Amino acid sequence: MKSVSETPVRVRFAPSPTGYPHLGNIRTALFNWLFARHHGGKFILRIEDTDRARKVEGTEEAILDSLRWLGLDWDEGPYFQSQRLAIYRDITRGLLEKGHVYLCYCPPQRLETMRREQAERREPPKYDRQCRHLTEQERAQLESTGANPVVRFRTPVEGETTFNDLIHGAVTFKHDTLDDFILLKSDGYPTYHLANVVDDHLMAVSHVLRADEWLSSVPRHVLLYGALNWTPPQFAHLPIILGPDRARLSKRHGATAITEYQKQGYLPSAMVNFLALLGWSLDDRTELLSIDDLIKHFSLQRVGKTAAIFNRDKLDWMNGVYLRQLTLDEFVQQAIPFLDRDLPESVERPLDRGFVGSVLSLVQERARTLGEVPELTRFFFEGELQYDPRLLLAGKLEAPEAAEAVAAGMARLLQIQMWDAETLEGTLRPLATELGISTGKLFGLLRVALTGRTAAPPLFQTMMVLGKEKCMQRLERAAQLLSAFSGLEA
RNA sequence: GCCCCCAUCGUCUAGAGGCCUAGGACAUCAGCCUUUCAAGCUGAAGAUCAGGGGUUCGAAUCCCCUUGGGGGCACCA
Repeated sequence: MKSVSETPVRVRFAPSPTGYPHLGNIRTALFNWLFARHHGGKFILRIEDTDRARKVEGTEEAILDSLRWLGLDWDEGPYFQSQRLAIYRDITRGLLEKGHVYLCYCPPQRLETMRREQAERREPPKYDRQCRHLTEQERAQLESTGANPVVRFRTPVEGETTFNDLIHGAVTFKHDTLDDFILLKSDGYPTYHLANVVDDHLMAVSHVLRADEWLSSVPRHVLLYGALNWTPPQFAHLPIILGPDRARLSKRHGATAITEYQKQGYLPSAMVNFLALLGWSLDDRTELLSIDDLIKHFSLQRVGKTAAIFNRDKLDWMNGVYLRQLTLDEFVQQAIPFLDRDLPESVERPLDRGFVGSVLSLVQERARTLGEVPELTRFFFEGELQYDPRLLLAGKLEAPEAAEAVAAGMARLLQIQMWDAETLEGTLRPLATELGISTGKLFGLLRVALTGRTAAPPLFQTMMVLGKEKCMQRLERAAQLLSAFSGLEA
């Protein structure tokens, strides 16, 4: 399982705090983490906070929370690029001395105009290199105006750059399709290209696993590595994850922040399993894999090239599978915060753990997310039920007939000593025969009376958990509702 | 507009020239089980492997073109 390569495996997850991490971001983190763990290497966390304007408050914490939630622990970091400005500046100075970069004084307005004109002429938008050939005099002149220059890379005009991507194979870009990109902004902060290359090198990153959208900036990075006389890491560009509309994942897709899934009651284990299968597969049949399985089997060779659409239905199914695999104790543990949060306010807190356990044992195999649990179990906790009385006749019984059945049931139930599922069934099943209605109809009627709905856990177990008192109250209430019906019809 | 990437059931995917009359999973439909709902089991439907040319005795698999989709081309990452 261990890699035999000379250099130790060191990978990083390098998000920017400009938005809340979504499925795609986290899938990238997961693949990096799995790769590191599989090879016994290091997983480094680096926050790329070099854009002061776009920084969004709270996103750094969200990134850490998301990783922690899924158990993607990091071995180093988080490093913050905003704290490493001196490093980028020093390196830029060295590049300047060697003539690999130059100072550019073009004001943003000029660049904008230039790009607009290029668009009109249907030319690719590229910096026209005006400052690349400045004479000493011109430079001094511009310098004296007090303008803060940016630093641009002197991209070779001719030739091409080819690199080998671990997933895509050889990829070639001609240099004349590139322009002189900016390394250092006028505010002294580095751009992604500079900071990324410098840090990956300084942090001895061996493999860069990141989303496909970066593929086209690799030639710039390779050129930079060359200018710095550094050996580039290995690159692997992962397929991106698309929304249901085939567009890139974005805010428009609703629950995009990964923490939303946590709030909706998905388990980290299910999330990890699901995410791992978005772009990676073990074979032609395995769907369910534990974290250990994933670490054991993960390999870049089995990462696909095609963008994947995130399929919520399958996530729901998988989460249900993981929910059912929990012991009852674990399920209770996981579900309680959701009950606390979403059960009606009228339900008294704190919830009785023993009672919650009995309730949850009846819905564990019925829930696909923990978020559904409160709604699934609400009637166990509530006092008087609110429901449409017509549901009582959903079994196609006439109102008088139904009223009679409920009354007979109550009379019978009053007499029994034990209140367990077996006794209840033994009491009520014969009653159906005596009343001359099918068990289905009788049980359906009682189900509505006791739960307020037509779909609920098995009747006798439900009654047992509900307890005799509550059951009798609800039957009484149903009887009243039914008599009101009969009155109407009369 | 230019550059790059990608292309197997609705969706996630298996497939690295003959094992493919293209396999699995989710979703869908039907049956079984059954007091309802789930779960479970069984089965069905669903892909002319984007289209067209090659290469080869043989192509989903290799090459080319077309089409489609995606990404990039910022003092954003």
